[in-house]
Amino acid sequence: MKQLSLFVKIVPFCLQENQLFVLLNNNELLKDTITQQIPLDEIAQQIFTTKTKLIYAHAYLEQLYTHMEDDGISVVYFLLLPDQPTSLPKDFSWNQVKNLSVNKTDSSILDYALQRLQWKIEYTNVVYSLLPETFTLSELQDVYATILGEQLDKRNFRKKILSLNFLKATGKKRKGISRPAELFTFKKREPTIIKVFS
Amino acid sequence: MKQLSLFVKIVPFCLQENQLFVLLNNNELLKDTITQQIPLDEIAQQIFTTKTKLIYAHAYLEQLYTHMEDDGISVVYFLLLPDQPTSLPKDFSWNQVKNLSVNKTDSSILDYALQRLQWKIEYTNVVYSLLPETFTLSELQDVYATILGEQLDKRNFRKKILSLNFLKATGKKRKGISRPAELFTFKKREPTIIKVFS
DNA sequence: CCAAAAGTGTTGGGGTTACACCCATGT
DNA sequence: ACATGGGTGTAACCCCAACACTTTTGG
Repeated sequence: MKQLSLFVKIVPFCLQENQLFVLLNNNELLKDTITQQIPLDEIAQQIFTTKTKLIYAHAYLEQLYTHMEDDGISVVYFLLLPDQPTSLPKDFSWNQVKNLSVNKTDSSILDYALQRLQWKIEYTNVVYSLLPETFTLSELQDVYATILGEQLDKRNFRKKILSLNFLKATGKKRKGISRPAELFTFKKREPTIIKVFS
Repeated sequence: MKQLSLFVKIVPFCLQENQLFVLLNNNELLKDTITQQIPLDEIAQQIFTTKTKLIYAHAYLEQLYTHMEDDGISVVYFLLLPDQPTSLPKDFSWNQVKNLSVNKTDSSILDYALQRLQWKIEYTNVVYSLLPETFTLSELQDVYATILGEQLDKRNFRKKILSLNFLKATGKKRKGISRPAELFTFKKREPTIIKVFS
């Protein structure tokens, strides 16, 4: 029989204006063949960097699952990025996850990736990868609300997040149209298991 | 470069006398190459059945993760079985998970598989795959205690389990050395998400 | 002074934990 | 009658959810 091909497929997520976006290549998930015998995480990072020419310091990469597709086996990863870079190679575009029309395989991968992301932010600190260096508690709350797709109570959110003790107040303020907000950073930008919600 | 090989590796768990066992082949995890273009779950099932000649009605199979090994890429599964069959093909043996000496790769796979199993029984009903058709609540409690590696309070365990409403009393009793115990079955032997422990 | 978003406490209910004795059977 | 494991209830506590007003700034 014909030799099976082996791919890594990547679901790159980011947030912009309280909407979840995914990076697509020609309206499909980013995908490339595996050719080197190095850890799969490294292969996934290489493929992303090579194809998109984008470099991030604190992106979060996680393997989702592996499955048989029409043209071979794909090891699927999702990737969390802190912002939408302005310049992208040809054929790449950020797409709002809601109302997305992609092929059936990629669509079910996206559904699952979103579910895993929802689970993940509820018991780890990996949201750090979706946020800039400093941010306000309201911004952080918006990130959670966007990903979970539900409203969150401001007071309860603050109590919970601060009690988990993985944020650090900077003492600086974000000025805006209204009362300035305290700016926070993450104590550590490394994946840590921490029960965020019940 | 040389074409990478593709494997499925399986971690078959079962319980016997309140101890967790794993099935090994020549002191290594069961492993075989992927040759057909069918869903990976089916490949894993086929490999298990072909190699061990064992057939189960309600085994639970779940993909763990995929990683690069020395001789190629392995897609790793764990499998939950209801008992230790008496006759096994040559070179297969059940080994107690505690105090196991296997190679480093398999050892870390086993650690992770156990952790996933611990998580899994806390929010799903998949323990059904480790139990016979009928069982007492004490037996079920022993299964949880064994996998989680901790004692559980009898009254609280019963309240919790019964409130989840996935068991059905049969009305029959298990006779033994002492007072007969009510026998239960699972309403459904299909994976269902249900928060079992906090 | 008005608009806008930041920031802050309390209370009630639900769920979890801790805990000890009686019951049904076999020997 | 005794040994063995089966079976049962309650009280304290903690955590979570619900909820509204004051504060600080810019315009």
